[in-house]
Amino acid sequence: MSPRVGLNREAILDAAERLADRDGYEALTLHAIAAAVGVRAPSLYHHVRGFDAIRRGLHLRGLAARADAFEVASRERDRRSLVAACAYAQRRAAQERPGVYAASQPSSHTPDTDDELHAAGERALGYLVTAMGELGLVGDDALHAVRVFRAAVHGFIELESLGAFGMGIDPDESFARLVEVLERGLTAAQSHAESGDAARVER
Amino acid sequence: MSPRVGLNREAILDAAERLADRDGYEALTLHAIAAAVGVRAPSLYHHVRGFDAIRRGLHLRGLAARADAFEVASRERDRRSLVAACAYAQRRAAQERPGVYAASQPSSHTPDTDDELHAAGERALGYLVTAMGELGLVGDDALHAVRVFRAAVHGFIELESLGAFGMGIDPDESFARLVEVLERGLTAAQSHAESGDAARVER
DNA sequence: CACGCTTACCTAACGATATTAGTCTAACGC
DNA sequence: GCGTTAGACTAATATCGTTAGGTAAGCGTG
Repeated sequence: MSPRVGLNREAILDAAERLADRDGYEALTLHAIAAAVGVRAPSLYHHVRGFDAIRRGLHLRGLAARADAFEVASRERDRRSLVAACAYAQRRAAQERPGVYAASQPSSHTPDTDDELHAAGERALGYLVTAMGELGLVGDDALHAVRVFRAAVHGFIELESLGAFGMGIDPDESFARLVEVLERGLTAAQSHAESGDAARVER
Repeated sequence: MSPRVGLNREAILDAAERLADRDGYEALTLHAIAAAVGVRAPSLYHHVRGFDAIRRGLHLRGLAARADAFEVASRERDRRSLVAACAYAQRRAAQERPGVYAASQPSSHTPDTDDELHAAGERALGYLVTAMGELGLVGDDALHAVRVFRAAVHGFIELESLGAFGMGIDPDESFARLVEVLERGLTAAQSHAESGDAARVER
């Protein structure tokens, strides 16, 4: 069955996503991906530059998935604030596709200058900035608030998935409290907008 | 210079900490540690069970360091709330010893049943529960609040260290906002303490 | 229809990784 | 002073990612 298996970059990334979701993004390996698509590891290099390129592909897909989740959450939110809708959407996405979510975070292999990656992240960020606007936050206030949101939601997802929370009390309830803390804490946060400039360029 | 270098477990962990702080916890390697203590990699096995044991040792030290940081922060806090003092203490510890901080988080190699590890984590947790008490949170409310705190503070530290924030606005200011969001958001959080039981056992 | 070229697979091999086995020597206890 | 042994070494294995080189299928062109 050797030659002409009909492989391509998309199929490789699909398999990598499936493996990452099943066995964990950390455990992802070139050999495993190759085996999943019915080929030997070196053959993947005809379609992909290397393991880093696969990681980058998954990173891109993960960012796009988060932006998509924010987009439908912002459109279909019922009653809830945009902030709450986005928070729940991000956690749901992480639960449904843990490997893709893990890949969506930068890591030590991620270069800091990658325009495509940056753009994908920026798209997701846009929905968060809009959500902050609903709370009355604009300019730098909104950008600080987005950082607070990202830190809290990502931190929760990560600690939960690492089993750092232990058992005993309901994590869903904890997350609900986190969302309320964000809403309440961010809403009143105009106190020290000591700078009047509307918005600097970076998130 | 071969035999009798005067090696022991503590010296190995010290070197591992130094390397993790300098090059990143992810980049830590047995060979690097061995070279740092002036020995070949297999020789480390006479003092340590293996790489996992080194990771566990660093994990333990990282948890102890955080508990220590919480302890002095709680004792020396001036004006600030205990919550704010602990938050700033954790971030400072992470900035001063990034490798030790990274090791303090559980990872895929961390077994979920390790009494010593659990006890070390519990000590740090104690200070946070006390801090929540200052905000009027007890029982399950305090435990949920501790999760919110850990998620937000750890999430911020991680995103910042990964360079996920980009430049443009001051991260110190963002962290100050995060602390205020925690204080404000958690203080009013008695709304739905629908359960009256004081405290279940798990964090 | 045949020939050749490109493409996509393969095996072999390399350097790094953690780890195990086996050797050798120096230092400590009697 | 001498034997035992702890503590170092080299050699070797399995699993990583990666590169080089070989082989054959399928397509295009004469």
